[in-house]
Amino acid sequence: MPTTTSQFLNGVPELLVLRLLRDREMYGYELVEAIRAASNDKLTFAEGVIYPVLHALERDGALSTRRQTVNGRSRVYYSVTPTGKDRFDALLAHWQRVHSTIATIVETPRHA
Amino acid sequence: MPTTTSQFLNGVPELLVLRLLRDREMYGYELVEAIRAASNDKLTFAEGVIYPVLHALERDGALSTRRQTVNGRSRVYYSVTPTGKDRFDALLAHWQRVHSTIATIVETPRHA
DNA sequence: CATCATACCTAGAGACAATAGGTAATGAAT
DNA sequence: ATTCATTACCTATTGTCTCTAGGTATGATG
Repeated sequence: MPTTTSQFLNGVPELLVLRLLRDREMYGYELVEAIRAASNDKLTFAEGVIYPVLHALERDGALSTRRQTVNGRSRVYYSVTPTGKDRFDALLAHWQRVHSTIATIVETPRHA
Repeated sequence: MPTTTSQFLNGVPELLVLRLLRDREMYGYELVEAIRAASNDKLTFAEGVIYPVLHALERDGALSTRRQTVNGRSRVYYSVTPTGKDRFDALLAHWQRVHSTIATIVETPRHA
């Protein structure tokens, strides 16, 4: 039985994919560049990371697809379904809870 | 060649271990309880997670050990070395950079 | 005397991400 | 013409961690 998101982190590629696609549909290759750009090159997820995430999210009904050929090159556009929106909200809430817990521990001086 | 910390997260058990030991030396079993307590039961890392982390950090020179027997039970006390302090600083900085990058992306509305 | 709490430990599985490929078309450069 | 870079898709394998599930042993409690 899968644990979904280990105990806390991981699922960051998924979080970013859902976040960016929430604003507008994109195709995989575009997303890879978009994440790099949105993070000012601080985060780079190669295609080998992003494509499997897209496929998994589509399989789970979080994303829907639309195929289009542009300049002889075929693109697969992904957009977020209602299920996907819920999934994003849950992921984000989880991420924020975990982060604040860790931040508190790290910043709190211990007794004695 | 090992990547140390994937690209961003993971290494949270390590981060917390170093953080708590920075304040005072502790033995493994104690640490497990301390993390649970410090997080108000929101985070639990079982012994099977913590012990391997301790061993790896010791192997890397980030922790030093001291053995002591109390009430017939033998304890291994860990404390942070200068190397360990550096490692914690680096881990924390990395964690914070990544988090702020992700937070920015998540919170930033995209153009059109 | 059995059970629980303390205290140590490791092996194996499972979940990701990361690397390293591979296909194919277009367009620019030589 | 042909090579190379870019666009655009894809998957299989590896690697790194976390997690579960055990196992040992002592001391305290009922």
